[in-house]
Amino acid sequence: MRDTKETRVPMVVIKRLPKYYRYLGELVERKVERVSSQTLANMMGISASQLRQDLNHFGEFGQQGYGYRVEGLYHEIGRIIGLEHEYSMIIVGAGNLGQALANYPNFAKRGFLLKGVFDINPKLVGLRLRDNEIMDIDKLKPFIVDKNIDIGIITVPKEAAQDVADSMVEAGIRAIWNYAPVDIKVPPQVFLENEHLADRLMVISFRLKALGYDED
Amino acid sequence: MRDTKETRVPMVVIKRLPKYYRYLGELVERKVERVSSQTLANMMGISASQLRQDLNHFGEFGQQGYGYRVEGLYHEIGRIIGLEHEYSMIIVGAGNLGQALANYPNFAKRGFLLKGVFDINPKLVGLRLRDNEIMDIDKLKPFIVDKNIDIGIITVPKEAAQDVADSMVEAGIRAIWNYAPVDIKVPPQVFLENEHLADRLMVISFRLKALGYDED
DNA sequence: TAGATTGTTAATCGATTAACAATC
DNA sequence: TAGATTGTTAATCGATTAACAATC
Repeated sequence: MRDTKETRVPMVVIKRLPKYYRYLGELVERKVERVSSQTLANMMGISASQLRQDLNHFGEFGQQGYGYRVEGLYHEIGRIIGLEHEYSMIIVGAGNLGQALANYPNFAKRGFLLKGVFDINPKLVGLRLRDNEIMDIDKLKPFIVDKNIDIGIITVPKEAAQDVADSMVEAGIRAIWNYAPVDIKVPPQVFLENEHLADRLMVISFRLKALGYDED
Repeated sequence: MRDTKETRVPMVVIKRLPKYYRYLGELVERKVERVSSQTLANMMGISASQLRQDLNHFGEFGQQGYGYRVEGLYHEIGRIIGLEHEYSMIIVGAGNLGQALANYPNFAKRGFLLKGVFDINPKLVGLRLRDNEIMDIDKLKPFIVDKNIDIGIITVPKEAAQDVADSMVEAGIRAIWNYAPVDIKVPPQVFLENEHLADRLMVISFRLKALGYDED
């Protein structure tokens, strides 16, 4: 029962965890008490087999003949994702996108706390952004070290992205979420997520003009 | 030569096309003339086999013993993605994220033209956002019909997202890019991309606390 | 020509689906 | 108890990697 094996979880499974969490959260809100793999999988547009196979990477959460207790499974998935931790974040680049992310309410709700915002532009330095004053980029490295920042979000132009990433890495950041439209390079111990917004539009473009393609 | 087969291209291949385009664009800028599958694959962190296999879905672009002409391949990939077309877009939801996307410069550069921005908040309606005046949401459907809008971006709160999507679909939109943190439902002829920002952070969370995992 | 590198077929690996005994 | 549904093993499907003949 709930043995938490978790050895070698494929990335493709990890990426589905937030989706499970989202749908279970919806059921919790609707005060649904139990759900079968079949029902939940139908809601999500996946197969019941896949759902049970996925959960199987982490332990046994259900009950034969009954299904899963919604509330219980919701919290288990949250725990597996690591949402009982709090993580500290910074944003480098206080342009439109940086400001939008700084004001995005769903991050704090999940325990991702914004601790600072940085920019190179002296006109922006000193301005307030919600709870944060925009700081000069030369304060970046000591800030990461002092405050023990976990996650760095990069929203600077692509020319500056690699330098910013390098500073973050030198200061000991643990993960980087990059919005600049280049693939930055980081050492293997730093976890990197690239968010290339224009790439998504290009997939849409391909599909809009496409003659033959597979479903997602 | 350049036969453009393109029958049943797997989604996983389509998603790699923008990355090829990005790296080839970089080589074009650096005035590199030729590149082998081996060299390009190394730059991108994939295998040469995969690169050649991917290109093979679309035709023959290289030359034995020589490799690929950078400029030519760059334009071929652009053509495959569909970047010679122009697409018209609208944004619904003029909050922080909607404004940031409206001001994002890389979209227009690739032929994705923002034609209008909508919001339900009367305080925002009438304000200018770059070249666009924010319109009332009740103008949404006729606007899509009249201007023949291809792509709708949703940046409204999650409670409103499905309604907005329904209106877009009724007006005949072809693709939806959803930033609200719910999975909206659309009929199969409408192409849907969900961008759940918090989901990415949860993957980071899992990885930060994870004991064992696979590489991406 | 000889060397390099493609396009493509075959082999391997991994992920999804099917099936079913175990059991609540 | 009988019916439902899990956890898990086996079968299938699809994607990646390896290998190599074709050829520039």
